[in-house]
Amino acid sequence: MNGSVRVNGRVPRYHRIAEVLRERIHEGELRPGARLDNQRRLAKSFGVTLMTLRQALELLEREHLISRRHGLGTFVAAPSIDYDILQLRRFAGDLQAKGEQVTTRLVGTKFALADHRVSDALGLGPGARVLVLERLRLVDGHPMSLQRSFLPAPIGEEVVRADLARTPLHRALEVRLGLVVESARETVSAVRLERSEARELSCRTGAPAFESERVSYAAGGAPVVFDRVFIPGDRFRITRELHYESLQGATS
Amino acid sequence: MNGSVRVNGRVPRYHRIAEVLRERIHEGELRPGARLDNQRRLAKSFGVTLMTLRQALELLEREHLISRRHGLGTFVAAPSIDYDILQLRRFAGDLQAKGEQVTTRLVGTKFALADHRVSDALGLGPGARVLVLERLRLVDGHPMSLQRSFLPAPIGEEVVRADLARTPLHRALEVRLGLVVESARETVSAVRLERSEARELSCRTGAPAFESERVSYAAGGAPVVFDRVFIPGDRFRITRELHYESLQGATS
DNA sequence: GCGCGACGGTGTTCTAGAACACCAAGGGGT
DNA sequence: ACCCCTTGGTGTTCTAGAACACCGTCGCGC
Repeated sequence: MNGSVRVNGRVPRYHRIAEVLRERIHEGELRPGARLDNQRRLAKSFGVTLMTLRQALELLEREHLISRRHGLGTFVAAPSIDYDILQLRRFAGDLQAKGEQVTTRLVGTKFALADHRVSDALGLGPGARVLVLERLRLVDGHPMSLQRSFLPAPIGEEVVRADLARTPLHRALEVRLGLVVESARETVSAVRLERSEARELSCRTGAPAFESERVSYAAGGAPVVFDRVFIPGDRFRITRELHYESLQGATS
Repeated sequence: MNGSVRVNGRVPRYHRIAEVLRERIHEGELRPGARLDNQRRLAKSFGVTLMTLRQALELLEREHLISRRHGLGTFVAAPSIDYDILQLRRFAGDLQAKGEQVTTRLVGTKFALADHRVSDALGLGPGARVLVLERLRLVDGHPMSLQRSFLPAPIGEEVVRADLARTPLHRALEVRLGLVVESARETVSAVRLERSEARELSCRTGAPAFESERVSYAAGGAPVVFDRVFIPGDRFRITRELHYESLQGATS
């Protein structure tokens, strides 16, 4: 979430200020709906100019942590809520461009220790070993999305024997292990690209992007793979073609 | 797209500057990938301070029209490309919250003249009459999305006889006209809320939001309804549950 | 031939202050 | 009772300039 890793170690003042305010909000010192002190006083209390303070607020507003209202004040935003969208399928990572050449490049495969998010999602203990697959989707040779897939080590060891540069992952899972993905859970959010992802996607560090995190489950309900996909927000608009073979509880 | 309608008619300098640059880009005077003049010179040429110019660039960067690179320059971004996402279904407007109460409020129905986008989408002549349905989706009583549906007048006149406050639109279409939506095309983008939408959704004017525009087609391929849905970007994250009854050409 | 450090160009952060725009509420006039 | 308009508080826009950080490249030294 922090986004900008500085090479020089020097963090702009307004980032630090934003960090402090962020903490006050998360710690509950400032409750949702509460009004912050006014900008001039805040600026003075941080020993900084109004303009500088405003840059900090700008950051927080973009993160939807606060909401500024001309003539009224600055307020802590309502907490985030997750909403389900009915009947949505494969959002990211599985893209098809109109008429253009879509290719997948296997950037790398390695075994590593799972971080919290990954091991939670896969139902593994903390620090479990996982196979990490990094793939780049290219459209017309231009990078379009970066997909990192994490598989539990036992599954990974079998899968990695396949020629993953040529074989789609789901195919390798099916052929080698008889695993068919039956359901999945995905979370889509907007993030800023870190240095490493930005480099792969040839974007600026900190560029806005969609991040899709997906856990896929096999028939028995066992988690098979955790995917994290980044799609730079620039130069992309999303259009979709929908076909309703059977439209169930539609509220439209 | 302009976003902020000023009551006072006074438009901030940096908005005007952004507008000028926007035009230069759209007119092709500045081609994608081209480097803009440097900030100091641009500022001078607009007779404005560096800080002010930067605010204009900030706007353009958020619109993904330009890309600033520290130490390198400011560049015109690559043109937007539409990408299809395979197998995606009902994104917006058809939402389901975990455990919370989802209700729909019919805000209003009226006949009006279609704007360009609407008449194009529905394959009508310019300035054709359409029925406009405005509905608000509420979660736990809090507004979550605003949906405006546009139907060609002939269809609208039939549909409007139903008790739309209680009957889902797709139901009215099926019962009264035998129309079943078979396919649709949807475009999702990020926009800033205009005054009217913001008011309905009780957000700030200019707040960031998803905008989903969808054309739905009946079995014969005739366009039936054009939907435009706004979902404020704040306090929402999207999670999805997927079930693959038959997974076809998956590239994963 | 190769590495590395200085340099020029470019974006970024920050100051100190002034003037303006927006909003809610209170006070006065009708 | 009602409406308007003034007033105080708050966010917003803008100035003029200084110092800093990042990037590619060129040239020096090995």
